[in-house]
Amino acid sequence: MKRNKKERQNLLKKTIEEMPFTTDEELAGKFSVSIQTIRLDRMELSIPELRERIKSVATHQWNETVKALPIDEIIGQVVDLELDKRAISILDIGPEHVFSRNRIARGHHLFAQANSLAVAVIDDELALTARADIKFTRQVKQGERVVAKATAAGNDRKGRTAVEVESFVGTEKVFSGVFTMFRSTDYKGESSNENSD
Amino acid sequence: MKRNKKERQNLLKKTIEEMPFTTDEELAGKFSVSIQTIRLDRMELSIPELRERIKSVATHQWNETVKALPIDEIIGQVVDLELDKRAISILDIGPEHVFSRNRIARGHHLFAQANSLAVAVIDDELALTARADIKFTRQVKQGERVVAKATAAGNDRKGRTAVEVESFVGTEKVFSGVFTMFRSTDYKGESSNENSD
DNA sequence: TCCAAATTAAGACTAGGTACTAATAGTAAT
DNA sequence: ATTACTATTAGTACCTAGTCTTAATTTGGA
Repeated sequence: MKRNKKERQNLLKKTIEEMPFTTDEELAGKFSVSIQTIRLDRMELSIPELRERIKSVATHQWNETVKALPIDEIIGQVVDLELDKRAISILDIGPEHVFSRNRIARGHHLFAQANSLAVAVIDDELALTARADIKFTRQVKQGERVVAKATAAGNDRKGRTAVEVESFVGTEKVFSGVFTMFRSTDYKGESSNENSD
Repeated sequence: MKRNKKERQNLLKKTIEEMPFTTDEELAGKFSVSIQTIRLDRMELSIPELRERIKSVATHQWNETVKALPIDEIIGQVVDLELDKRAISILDIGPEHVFSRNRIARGHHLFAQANSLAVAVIDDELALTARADIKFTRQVKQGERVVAKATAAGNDRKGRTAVEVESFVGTEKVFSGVFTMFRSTDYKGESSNENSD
C-alpha cells in the first residue's frame, strides 16, 4: 500500500490534475498518510490548496465562457426582424473572430452571421441552407462592427427561398451573398435533389 | 445611495450573476449595507455562498472545456496537407454543432471546416477568402464524421487561387464549394477590386 | 546503532462563510 | 402614544479547509 515519497508525490500530482476538487483529507485517505504529509507534498510540488485550485479552474473557464456561448446560439445580435421579409443583425469583431497574425476577421464568422440571419428570417420551424454564393468584398478588422441585412427574395420555387444578405462596416460593403434556403413546409427529410448522392 | 430592499435584491442578483466571485464583504461595501443584510438577502434569494458559487462555475465549465476550445483554432482536424496542392480534415459533428430541435448540423460549421481548410492549403503567410460558391447537398446529423477534401486549382490569375472543397460523410457528398482565395504575395492591403464599396 | 530524512502531531491563526439570538430603527395602523 | 411589524445591524459560537510554526516520533540506510 505505502509507496515511497517520490512515487506518492508523482501520483498525487496526477491525481490532482485529473481531479482538482479533492481535499487534503480525501487525498490522505487515498494514500494512507496523514493530512500533514499531503500538505508537505503539496508544498514541495507547489500545488495550491483546494480552494485556490477551484478558483483558478472557475476563473479560467469564466473568461472563455463569453467566447464559447455565442458561437452556437447567436452569431451577431438581431436588431430587426420581420419574418419572411427582412432582418438585421450586428456583430462586433473581437479578438476571438480574427487571425492573430493580422487581426483580420476570419471568413467563417462573417458567413456565420449572414447564414444564421438567413435562417432566422425564414418564417418556418425548419430552415436549412441549400446553397450560397458569397463574396467577401473587404477585409474586416478587429474592433469593427458588421451590420448584416437580409432580405427574403420570396420567390419560392420548389419549397426554396432565396435570401439576399449584405454586410456593411459603416457604409462599406464587406460581404454579400445569396442564400438558397430549404424550408420544412413540403419538406420530406434526407436528400432533396441538388447534386446529392 | 441606499436603495430599498427589493431594488437592492434585484441588483444583488444581477451583480452576482455577472460577477460570481464577489464576497459578501465586497457586496456589503457596494450596497452600503452590513454583511448580515447581504446574507439575509442571499438567504431570501436562495443564492449560495461564494465558495459554492465558485465551485459550481468550476464544475459546470469543467464539463464544457472540451467544447469551448476547438471552435476558434481548429475547425476540423487536419489529417493530410500538401501545400498548394491538397488538404484533408475531419470534423466530428457533436451536440455543439447542431440545431437542438432536429440535431442537424448548422451550415456555418461545415462552411468553417471547408473555409479554414482552403486557407490552410494556401502556401502563404496571408490567405483570405474573396468569394465562395457553395452547396449543401445533404444534411449532416449529430454523430456523423465529415471529411473535407480541398484541392488547389492552382490557376492564379491576379494573385488569386481557386480551391475546390468537397465534404463527405462516408461516401455521400454533403458539401461542395469553390473558394477563391487572395494571397499576400502581390497583395496591397484594403479593398482589392471585386464589387467593393 | 545512530543519523538524517520522512512522517505525524499539536497549537494558533485565517477567510468566508452558517446558524442563531438579540438589539435597534423606522413606519403604519389602531 | 402604543402596538405591530419589517428591515437592518450586531454579536456569538461553530464550520471547513486550509495556513504557518514548532516539536515529537518513526523509519530506512550506512
